[in-house]
Parts: sequence; C-alpha cells; structure tokens
Amino acid sequence: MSEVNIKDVAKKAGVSISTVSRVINSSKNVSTELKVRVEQAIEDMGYSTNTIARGLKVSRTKEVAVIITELNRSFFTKILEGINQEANKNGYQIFVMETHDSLEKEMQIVSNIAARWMDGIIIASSAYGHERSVRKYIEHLGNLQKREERIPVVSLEYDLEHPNINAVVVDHEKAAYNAVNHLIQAAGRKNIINVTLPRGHYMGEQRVKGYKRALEENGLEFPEECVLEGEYTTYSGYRVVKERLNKGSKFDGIFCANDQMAVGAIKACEESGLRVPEDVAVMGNDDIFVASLLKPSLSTIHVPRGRMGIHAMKRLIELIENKNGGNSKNRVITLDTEIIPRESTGSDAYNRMDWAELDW
Amino acid sequence: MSEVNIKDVAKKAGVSISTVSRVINSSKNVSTELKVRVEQAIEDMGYSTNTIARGLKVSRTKEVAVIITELNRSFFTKILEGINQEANKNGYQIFVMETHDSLEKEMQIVSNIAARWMDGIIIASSAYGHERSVRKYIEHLGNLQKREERIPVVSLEYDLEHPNINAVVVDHEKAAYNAVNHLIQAAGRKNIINVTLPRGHYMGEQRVKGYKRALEENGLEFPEECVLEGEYTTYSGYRVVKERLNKGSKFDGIFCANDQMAVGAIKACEESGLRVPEDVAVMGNDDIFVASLLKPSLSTIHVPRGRMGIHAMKRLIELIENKNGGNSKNRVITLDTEIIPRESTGSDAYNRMDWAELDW
DNA sequence: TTGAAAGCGGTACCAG
DNA sequence: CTGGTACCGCTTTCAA
Repeated sequence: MSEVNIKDVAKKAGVSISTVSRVINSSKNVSTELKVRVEQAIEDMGYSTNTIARGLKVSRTKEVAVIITELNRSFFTKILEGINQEANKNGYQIFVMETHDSLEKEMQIVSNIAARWMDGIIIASSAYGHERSVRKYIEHLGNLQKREERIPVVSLEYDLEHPNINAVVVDHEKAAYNAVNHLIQAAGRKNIINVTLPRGHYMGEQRVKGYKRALEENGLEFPEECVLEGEYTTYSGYRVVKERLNKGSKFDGIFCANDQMAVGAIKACEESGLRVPEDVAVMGNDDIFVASLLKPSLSTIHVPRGRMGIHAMKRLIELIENKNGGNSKNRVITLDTEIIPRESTGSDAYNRMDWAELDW
Repeated sequence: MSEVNIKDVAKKAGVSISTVSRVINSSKNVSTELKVRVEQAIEDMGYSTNTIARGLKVSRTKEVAVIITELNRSFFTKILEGINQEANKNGYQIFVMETHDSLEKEMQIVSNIAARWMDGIIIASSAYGHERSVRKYIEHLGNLQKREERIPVVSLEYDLEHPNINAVVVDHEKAAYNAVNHLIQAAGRKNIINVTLPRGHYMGEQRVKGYKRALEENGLEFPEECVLEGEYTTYSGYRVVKERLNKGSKFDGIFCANDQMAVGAIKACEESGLRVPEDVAVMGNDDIFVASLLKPSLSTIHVPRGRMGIHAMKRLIELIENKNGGNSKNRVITLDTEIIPRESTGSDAYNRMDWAELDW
C-alpha cells in the first residue's frame, strides 16, 4: 500500500486536481455534488495532504521552532508549557530543539529551521557579547528569509539587541540585587559569596553585577575571589563551594545563580558541618518547583516562566500574522520577578507555592 | 533581501543548475574550475539549500519525531538526552512534541509527522487496550507511508504489539513486584498500599499486577481499596494518601507508581505525624534524580532511561537505513531495572547515584 | 463552476 | 564533464 496523493483522489472521484484542492481548502466554488464525491474519495482512500509539497507552494507551515539550551534543565519546562498552551490555542505545532549551550550547534539548527521555512522561532540563545562573529550571527538571525518574508524571532530571557528580534525578559541584574539585598537586610549576612554561571553567559554576568551593586550599596567589601564559576548543575554548585570551604574560607551567605547550584551549595555546607540557614544563608534563583520541597526549603527569586512562554508565543504569532507588523516600540517585554523567602534564609514559610498546580 | 535559490547561484556562477546541484551534493563529476566558481557563488550569495524542496524530491529528511506525553515530566528528560545524543552522532535532527496524555492529540501529531515525511518516529504512546478504535489507530501507526516506504516507529516503555512497531521496554510488572517485595522482606512491612497511575494507563496496570503478586506470594491480604489512583503529580500522591489517612486507615508501607507521587505521599504522612521510614516505608518508581536529594532520600526502582533513549534511536536508525530490515525476531528490546534502597525504606545509603553526572 | 497548466526549489536521468 | 528536462505533490491563476 503506497501513499495516496491528490492525483489518485482526483482520478477516483472523476474530477480534476484543481477541484480536489478546492474541496480540501474549502474554497466555496464547488458544486455540492462534486464536493460530496471528492470527500467520499478522500475518506475511502485515507488521503491526507502532504505538508511538504504544500509548504513548498504556500510557505506557511503553521510550525514554530522552539530552541532551548538543555531539555533537562527544569527551568525550561514551565516555559515550554506556556508556549505550547498558546500555540495549541492558535493551531500551531511546536518543535523543540536543544543546543547544549553550543553556539555552533545553535547556528546549525537555525539554518535548518530557515531552510525548512518554519513560520517562526522562539529561542533561548547562547549568543552574547560583541565579538564580530556573534554580532554577525545575530544579524543573520534577525534576517532569516523565506520567500519574500522575514521569519520572525522572539528571544527568551534576554534582549539580543537587534531591531528585528523581539524579546521576553526579566531584569536579571535587579533580581540578583534584590536577592543579595535580602541576604543582607532580612537575613543579616555580611560575608556573601556568589556562585555564578559560566563566564560569557549573559544571565551570569548580569547577576554578578546585581550582586556587586547590592554589596556596594550596603557598604560591604567585594573581594574579587568571591565569585565562583559554576555551570548550572547541582554538582557544580557543590563542587565550587566545597573547594572554597576546604581552603578555609569563611562566609555566612551564598547567592547562587540558579536553584540547582544552590542545592549543591547547601549539600557542601552541610557536609562541612555548617547549618543552613543558621551558619550560612542560601538564596537560589529561578524558583524551580522542587526547590520548595527540599529541607531546608530554598529561598529564591521567582521567575514567571509560564507567563514568559505565553508572552513569547503570543508575540510570535502577532509577528507571523502581521498583526503587529514592524511595531518596534514595544520590542521587548519585561516581566517582574519576586523574592520568595523560605527556610534557607531563615524564613519559616513552609511553602509559598500553590503546589497543586506544579510539578516536575 | 529575498531568499536566494539554486537558480540564482547557477546564474551567478555561469553554470547550469545541474552543476550546482552536483557541487552541493558532492558528486565528483565536476571540474575543479567550475567547482570553485560555484562554491564562490554560494558563499557570496549566502545560499543554503531548501530542505522542503529537497524533501519533496528525495523523501529523506534526516528528521525524526519524538512524541512524548509531557515535556515537564522529569522521567523523559534523560530519555531525550539519550535519543538526542545518538541522533546527533548520526546526523539526525530530532523534533520533540507532547501529547498531554491525549490520544486524540497524539493521532493528530502522528498525522502531521506522516504528512511531513519525517524519517521516523519514537513515541511514548497513550494507546492502550483492546478497543476497536485503539487497535485501529495502532494499525495505522504501524503502516504510515511516505512514497513507497513505510515510516518506522519505535515505542518507548511498552510494546504496542504490532509486527511493524519496535519497542524498548522494561518489565513493569516485575519491577513493581520487586519493589513491593523489598518493602515486605527488607523493610518488614505487612500493610502496604499502592498509589498508582490513572486507570487505563498501561504502566499503572502492570504495576498494580506486580503489587498484587508480591502480596499474594508473601501470603498477605489484598483488599481492593488498597489501590489509590494518582495522576503522576506530586500533589496527586499527597492528596490520595492524605484522604486515606483522614479516613483513619492504617498502613505501614506505600508503593508509588512514580517518584513524584512518592514525594507527595511522604509529605502527607509527615503532616499526619507519621515518620518515614519508621512508621511508614515508601518506595517510588523511576529513580528521578531529585528523589535522591530529598530527606528522607527516596527508595525507588531504577529505570535505565538514558540507555532506553539510546537503544530506541539506534534501532530507529537501523530501521530507517534498512540495516535491520524486517527482522522481527528481536522487535522488542527489554532492559533491566534495579532496586535502589535509600532512607525512605530504612536503608542508610546516603546516595547511591553518581550525581556528578546527573541533573534536573 | 470546472479544468489545464504553470510553477514552488530541488534532484536525477539522459543525451551529448 | 556538462546542460536540458521531467518530475516530486500541491496551489493558483487563467480560460472555458
């Protein structure tokens, strides 16, 4: 049994290909009689129209690519949920792909998408910095073409600073500032270290800035070696804090650039006999659901990931369907973050989440 | 700036389209001179070949669809990692889609994939049971066509029992049996309840069977009301156990069909003043990474998810590239599970995982 | 209302 | 080694 195509249907129904096409795309210029015959034939033969061929002709696929760095980074799941929800509502199918933080891989995927004429892209990019090659890539990304149109792109988490690329972001610097401020003011800490993301990752840099500003404004010292470079994972948080403890460093507070590393940091402290939060207070960042289940539960910065996804997809659809054309005034949507105090900074809030709605 | 196509390149290089095509597909029948000219033109114009058009012609897309139920079910992330790793190694691009446990949505996605002539499908299906419509769908799934070929399908987690559909599975019944046996023999429990998956989900049914068999073989009672229906989430585990406790039920062991529900179950017990594992021992299932971080750490059944993904993709590629044609003898690959005793069943194993390699 | 025919952007066969 | 051409499956004028 080979695949049936529109020609087969036309033959079976005894009409022209054009007519079949009309029936399928519900153009009204078909007599009821032919319409019935064609529908019958389609039913009988189990025909369904070939998206590839159609795509080649009409260049609208109703497909959207979502490019993220790591599928198994809890951070993204909520975002994907938001994106997907909004996509389904509007008849779009999303395809999720991951780059593993490799810009090279990202470029490759983007080419692939463009060559496939997908309708739009939502991307958590690894492109950051002012190197020539990076700027060139962003320029490329902002000008992907299919036929005569441009393929719209929405960036997640931070602004790629290209007039054609929209973005849904939070203010990472401010969030970090608030987190560290909380450690100082609410938890009364004075010697705070910072476990950050790999060098050259935008979010990491911003959070370090916020961290520094908070120290400065509170008149605290900021020795350069207080910034430890992690790499997103629980283990990396554990490792860098452990090393520091083994060297005999003293501190009474840690701000981690994500929740996973914070959990690792807590483990390291506990292994060295330090109590959290009594001896060391710990703040995470992102508010991953699981963070609220641990003991001690983790204080963190809530990032509205679900809304982030929804906004991104909404905007992308506007762009695709040209409802919001070149309106570059509100190119960037900024969402608010919120401090969530839990046990790891001495708050006794058992769980500030409506966990009936969340999962991992 | 409109998109450039092969015609433009040919014109610019002053050669025929055929020649350009030859250069691109690295057929060797091109003189060095023309080759250089063409490559130059491609470079200058930033040309890249249109996958849609090529797909239409050659019906090989190097694309594979991965259909899972829920992107934010930790269970899948490791599997996806395995799949992706193997896919990249072989030059395939994976597209991940989710069905939200809806068979209808699943069907829709499958149609979409078929219409796109993707090269293959890996699916965690929601199709289960012997209803006519379900069997009909599976029949359909096993006979997806593109041009003259069949689109290969590999099922995850359980066998769809169709001669054309391969599968990578674990023995869920046996795993559950082992888990409950552990609760009885190692932890010495006698009144064990079972929090299971929604009715009609294959894995849930199998695990209930294993649960019953373990009770029987140990000469223990099995009152029907000992099976509580959860729905994958932490909260559902919490809810059903809480309800049971409020009714005054007594039990000293719980087997949960996944780790998330087990965590919820533990919360419920603790809220009622029961200590885990002293008063109630709890076993999960799946061995999600986070389960090992909690306090008490969760005893569970390890499912080799990474290997599952790798095997699935390997098999799919064999099928696509026809290296293993219709070899239906080893249609189903069965992997082993393993009991991981941790604190929630009274073992003092701090953490039986190499967490340097894992994350969430 | 209907059908014929011209592409969409490639690939591959055939002749030279 | 090179160019011409038919065709992949579908949509969309353009005439009839």
